[in-house]
Amino acid sequence: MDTKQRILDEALTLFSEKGYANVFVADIAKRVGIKAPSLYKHYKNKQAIFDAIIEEMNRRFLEEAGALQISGDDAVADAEIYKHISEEQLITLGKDLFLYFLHDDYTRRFRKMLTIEQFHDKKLAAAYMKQYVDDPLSYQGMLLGLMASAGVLQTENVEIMTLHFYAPIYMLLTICDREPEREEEALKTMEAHIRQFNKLYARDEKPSQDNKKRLRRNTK
Amino acid sequence: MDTKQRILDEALTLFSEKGYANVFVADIAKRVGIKAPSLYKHYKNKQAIFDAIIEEMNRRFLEEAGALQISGDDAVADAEIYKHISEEQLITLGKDLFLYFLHDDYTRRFRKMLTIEQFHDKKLAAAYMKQYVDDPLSYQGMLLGLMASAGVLQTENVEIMTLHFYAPIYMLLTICDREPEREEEALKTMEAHIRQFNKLYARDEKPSQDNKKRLRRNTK
DNA sequence: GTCTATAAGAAGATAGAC
DNA sequence: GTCTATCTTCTTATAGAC
Repeated sequence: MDTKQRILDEALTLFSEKGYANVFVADIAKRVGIKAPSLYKHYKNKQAIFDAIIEEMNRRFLEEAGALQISGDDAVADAEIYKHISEEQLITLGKDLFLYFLHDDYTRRFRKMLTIEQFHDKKLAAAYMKQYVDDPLSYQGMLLGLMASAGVLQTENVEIMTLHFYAPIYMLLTICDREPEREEEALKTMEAHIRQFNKLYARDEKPSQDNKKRLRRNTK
Repeated sequence: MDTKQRILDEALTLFSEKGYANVFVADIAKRVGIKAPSLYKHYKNKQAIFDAIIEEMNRRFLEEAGALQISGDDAVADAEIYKHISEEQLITLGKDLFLYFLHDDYTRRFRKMLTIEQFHDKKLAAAYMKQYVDDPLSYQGMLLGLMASAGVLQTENVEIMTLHFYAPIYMLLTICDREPEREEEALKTMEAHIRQFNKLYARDEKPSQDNKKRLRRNTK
């Protein structure tokens, strides 16, 4: 990796651990293996390093969203798959999302940095919201919506069902960001959560009154 | 309010908006209406102000927990109440908790400050977790557990049911902390969430297979 | 591109008058 | 307890040699 990129990488690590103001240009330089003044040959000043990190983050987030959208479109095309999704697959879906968010090195450091810096700049708060709240809700809402259409899940309100699926995952994620030693416990809770979610929303063999209503409506 | 307390108050406001490192002693002094050097007659240094805030926070949190514990004990004594709790009361319970967390001036500023500073100090992360994750889960777990015992709600796993109740509230809270203009939307979502929660967990008139099992177990 | 030396300025903290 | 003046330290950033 070239020096210019290594500066971003080390700066991101430090910013995500201590916050922008508590990281000195000399700290970044030291980790890169150069002296502070050398760093100014690569970036105009400290703020420019931060800005470059945010730019890279936005680029990566966009790429990711694009990738999700594509598999999203595939999902629509292959809606058949979702008619027969099993509880185990639903658990895998949740766990994969969770572990990706938790362990992907970039996404983890970006998230921590955004968490620390969010109140300094409205744009950073917005970026956090989009990446960890609105986009996941929208993407998973689409998946769960497909399952509902396919009759695997049943609900009168896909939005709330999606909230019930994702909010516990989000909460467990913020727990692990703060106390990584609780990860194992969190994964177990996550699995229990999804099993329960599946039980609550899966189509009953014996439909209750509400379910009957819904089934009648669906057959129109 | 005396100067010593006003310093804490103004410092908390600033720390919660900009973070410790971005607030200068002169900023705090200015808001109090004195000059920076005068401030050193009240506190040894900047860190001492921060420490005093954390101390006050811990004191208030303990008081609160004590108060909750007392009403908790009352709740156990008056478990009868929870046998006949209505959906509207459940919504009120959730909304009240949410609006208290969101609007109580101290709790809001403490939470924002903890959010910003949590990665600087493990103790702050722990304080956040206790106040906004573990304690609410434990307190609400007790309430919902009572309702389950009373037969108003039914579940095989009170812990996960509590997660399903609280995680959406927690998520909506973090949304409103970052984007206060979404509060109205969040309150509507919250109400829909609790209605759905109630539908999912309320005892059916016609129990499903699982419910029959549970009812048999309960009559032992 | 990297270094040493150093300027420039910001922020925390103290001294001492009132 | 509050002020003005000032010290000290730390940090960013630049100058200029190699």
